[in-house]
Amino acid sequence: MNYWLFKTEPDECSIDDFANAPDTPVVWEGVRNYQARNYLRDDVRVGDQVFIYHSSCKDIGIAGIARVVRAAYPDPSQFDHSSIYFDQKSTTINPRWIAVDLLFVSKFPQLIRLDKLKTLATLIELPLVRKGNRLSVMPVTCAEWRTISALT
DNA sequence: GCCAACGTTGGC
DNA sequence: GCCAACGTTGGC
Repeated sequence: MNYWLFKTEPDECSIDDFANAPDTPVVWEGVRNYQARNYLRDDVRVGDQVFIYHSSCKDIGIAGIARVVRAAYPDPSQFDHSSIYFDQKSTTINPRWIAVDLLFVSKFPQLIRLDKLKTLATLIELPLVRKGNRLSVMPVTCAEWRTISALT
C-alpha cells in the first residue's frame, strides 16, 4: 500500500465534503499537471491512503484522511464542454487526464498546519514543504506518514 | 492582491 | 531542441 498527499482548495472540495457524505465516493478530477497525472495513472491504487491538504485558503494544512476506492480511469471533466477542466485535445480513445475515486476515512480534530509541517526535520524531503513546490499529487513515505499521523 | 517559482507553449 | 514569453500555483 502507498501513501499520498492530494491538494485541494476547500472552496471546491474540502474534508467536510467527505465527512458530510462518508459513503459517497469523491471523484478526484481536474488534475492538469503531467507529473501528478502520472502518479494517478501509474502508482495510485485501491486501498492507498491519502492526506487531504487544504491550499489557497485561510487555514492551510492537512485536514484529514481519505482512501482510494477506484484506481485510474479517464477524468470525465476533460470531455465536458461546460467544465473549466475541458480539454479540446483530449479524446476518448486517447484521454490525457486521469481521475481516481476517494472515500472518507477521518477528519483530524485539528488541522495540521503547513507552518507546523515546515518545522519538522523528518519532513524536509516531502515535496509539500519544499520551496516553489506546485505538485498537487505527491507520494508520502511510510516514515513521513507516521510522523504526520503522530501530530494528530 | 502581490509576486516568486514553476510548468507550458510556440517561434525559430 | 532551445528558450523567451506567458500562464498558473499557492503562500504570504
